[in-house]
Amino acid sequence: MPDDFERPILTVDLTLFTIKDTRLCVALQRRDKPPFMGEFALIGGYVHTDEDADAWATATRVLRTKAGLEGIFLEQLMTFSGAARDPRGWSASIAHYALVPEASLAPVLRRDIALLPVDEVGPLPFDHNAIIARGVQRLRAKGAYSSLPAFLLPAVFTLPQLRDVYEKVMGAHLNDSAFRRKIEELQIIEPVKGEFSKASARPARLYRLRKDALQEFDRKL
Amino acid sequence: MPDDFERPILTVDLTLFTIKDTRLCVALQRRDKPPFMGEFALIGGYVHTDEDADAWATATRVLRTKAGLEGIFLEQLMTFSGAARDPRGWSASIAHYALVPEASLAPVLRRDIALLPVDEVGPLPFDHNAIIARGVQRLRAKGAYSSLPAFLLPAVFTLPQLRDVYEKVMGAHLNDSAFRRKIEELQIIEPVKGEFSKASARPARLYRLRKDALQEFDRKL
DNA sequence: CGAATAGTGTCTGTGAGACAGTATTCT
DNA sequence: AGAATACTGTCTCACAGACACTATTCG
Repeated sequence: MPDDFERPILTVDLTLFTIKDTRLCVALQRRDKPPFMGEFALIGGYVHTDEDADAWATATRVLRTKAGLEGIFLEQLMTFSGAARDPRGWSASIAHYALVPEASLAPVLRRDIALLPVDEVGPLPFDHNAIIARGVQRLRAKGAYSSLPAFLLPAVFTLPQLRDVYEKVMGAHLNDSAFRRKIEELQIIEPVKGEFSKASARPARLYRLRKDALQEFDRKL
Repeated sequence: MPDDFERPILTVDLTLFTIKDTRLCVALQRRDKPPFMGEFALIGGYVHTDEDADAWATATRVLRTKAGLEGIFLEQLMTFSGAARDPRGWSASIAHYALVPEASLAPVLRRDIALLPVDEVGPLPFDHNAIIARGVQRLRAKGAYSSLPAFLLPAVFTLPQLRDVYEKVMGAHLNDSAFRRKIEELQIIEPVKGEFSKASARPARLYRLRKDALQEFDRKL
């Protein structure tokens, strides 16, 4: 199809969330190419039409090659587009968000990646501040009625840890006994043999998610 | 930036919903260009990088020029992409969904547009069936905790009409008195002077939305 | 033993479903 | 008057928050 207008640039940007020092953080990477070379921005890259089957493939490839991460939670957020958002011309960025436990991130933190609390991110290139804001909004909203926040924890965790991460994500205090009741009824998690002695006065039972995939609930937590 | 791969095709596709004969329907338009010329598909078009400020501008332009509609509810759904979804090559479609009252649609139904109940849509070109499925899913989910379904009604409507449209969208029966209580408490609507005699045994009060924009609630309806 | 954190039991208020009952119009 | 639809009032049950209480470990 010969078009009478130039085809746009198509990229994928990733909002990679983790909990660090009890705060919700986003990963930023120093850009190694113009424009904005050397500045911190979201991890992202071009869609390679010759090798990526679709935008999901682009996202996982970028996550693997630029952050050394694989098999973590990843979902499409929304697409940011326009003539003005990128000095190279009309562009669209299919933004995704990813969740990773801090422990999985430690080994790859050499690659010019910094973790910043989401409420302390300064001005970024492109419309990356808007993308992060949307990512946080989605995370908060979806966290209230799904197992989303659990993907910020390691595979095995305690109930207090799970409650903590829900509180971090939702930015609200959760009633302890009510939280336990609901988690119990919703059958999101199952116990693991063994106890958890370190890190608290009384050892806590260990659990894991019953399903690998995201689960959504009817009611709110 | 000279890339070593071809830039993708970028389009916008619209899932235009309305209620017709008490059923949730989607608008399909006969394609006037290849590929799939002459077949019914979602209303859509290329992003014109020389005239559209962003994808939202593309969506409103397509809605105006191909369906003759302006000022109706429109929101981005998600982006469908890949090498295989379009015979012209690697493409991305920024899918949107729009809601329109049937009355507003009547004058523009000459333009090769058909309305099909969402559960009776046959196989469509590209991945348009998947796009519609996603649109319906979003509409149902968001309808449960927002004023979304009201955008399928004319500006002035009765409470029974509002309840009906919520039931259509959510595909579930709603308790009448509970619905009225919640709508009342949420202050979504305000009464309009005048009565509604036609169309029911006892005239019903008329209401309009208190805000033009979409409102989200904490609880479900 | 006391501090600290994990986990349980119980009371109470609120909101939603069910449904009966009242109001208004038409034939 | 009776049918049909709009609207209102009330009962009850379930669930979420509050909070007191018990349990287990450590120093």
